[in-house]
Amino acid sequence: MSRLSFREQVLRVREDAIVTSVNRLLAEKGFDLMTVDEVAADVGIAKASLYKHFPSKEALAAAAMVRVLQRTSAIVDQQSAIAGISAFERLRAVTRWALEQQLSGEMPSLPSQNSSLRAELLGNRSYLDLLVQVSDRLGEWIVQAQQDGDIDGALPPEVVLYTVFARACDPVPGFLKAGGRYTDEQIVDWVLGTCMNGLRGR
Amino acid sequence: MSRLSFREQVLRVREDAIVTSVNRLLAEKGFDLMTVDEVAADVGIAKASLYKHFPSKEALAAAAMVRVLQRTSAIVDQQSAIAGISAFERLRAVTRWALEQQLSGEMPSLPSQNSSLRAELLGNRSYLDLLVQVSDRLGEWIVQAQQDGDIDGALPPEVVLYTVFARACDPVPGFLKAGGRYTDEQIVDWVLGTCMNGLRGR
DNA sequence: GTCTATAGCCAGATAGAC
DNA sequence: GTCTATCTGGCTATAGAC
Repeated sequence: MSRLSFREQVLRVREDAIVTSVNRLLAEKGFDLMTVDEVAADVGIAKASLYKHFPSKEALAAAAMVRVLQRTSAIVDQQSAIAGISAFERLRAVTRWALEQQLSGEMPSLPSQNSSLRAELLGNRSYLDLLVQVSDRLGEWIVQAQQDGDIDGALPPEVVLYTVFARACDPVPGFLKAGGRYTDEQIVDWVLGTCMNGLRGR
Repeated sequence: MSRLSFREQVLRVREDAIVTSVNRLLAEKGFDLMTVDEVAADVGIAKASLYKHFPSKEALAAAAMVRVLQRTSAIVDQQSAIAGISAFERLRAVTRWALEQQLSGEMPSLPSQNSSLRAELLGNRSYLDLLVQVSDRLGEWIVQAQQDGDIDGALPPEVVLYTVFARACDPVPGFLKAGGRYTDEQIVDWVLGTCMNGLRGR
């Protein structure tokens, strides 16, 4: 790890605070309804200062996605390090984490239709590398789980991967939470259960 | 059925064309990225004329949602009329229809966070009545399917209902279709299968 | 009811002093 | 790098002639 000058450390901390705000606002309101003014106000700096750190609203969103993927990658590492559990159980654990993140308002979700946003993400090396890395590692677990008979072997691994990814932006947990009748733990258990059971064959 | 004057018929046809355009654009780009100018251009009339029919962009979206619910209600009727099939099979058929609608670009999806849109929908009697009607009828099937042992009895019916509704805006079919490697029928079968299997107990 | 033209507003982005 | 003040474009909605 390289030494950073004091100035660089301050910069890091500030940008980290910005990404934290963006992350929360993206989870709360989504990309289109989030305004750069709000982000600036939330961080406590002027909008023009924000633009010294990130060149566009899209870049802010991309930074938030990169951080989420970094955290996801860390969770994947963590599950890989646990001995004596099946690939299916590892996959379940990562999916559970994603659902918990979403319920606690820390999972940003972006509209897949926005083209300027797509362009930004497709031009972001860090984002693409992390996405491929996480996808590959989850893909290995999926194939293994199919060999173990825990996931329906007739499903293309791609379908399983997307199904798991989609839990991170599933509207069901949010609706159930809004109803106020169930605990977060119940919600996670039900949604996770229906998801993972659906992947097993019959 | 009441006789309509010629003028009223022309009005109906025009408004129907408007709703058709809105429906397609909502499915394609979502509410925030859809502009009223686009809708007017797509219908082939001036924007000001559009505002003579519908008082706001939100009202346009609400009209599209009302039509979708009317069609859903018709599908529910149709399934109710079929003799000799289980409640679970009826529920599966309606869910399949929703997935097919989505894949063919005819299922509008609205952001649940937009507050002005929420207000419009909550103030729309037709929308609310249809939503309750459809929910109640699906709810009966769900309870029946649980009694039949086809759906896990430990799941609150509300969870099952939301899970089924959520398939109408699931991003997975769109991603698989964008990949271009599978037919629409395969995609529907896989997504429907993982969804319905997930609702069964173990 | 349809059009052209425009008002009014809001949000993303920037200029320029410090 | 931070600020205040401002520019700019695009979008919803409306005025007013026909």
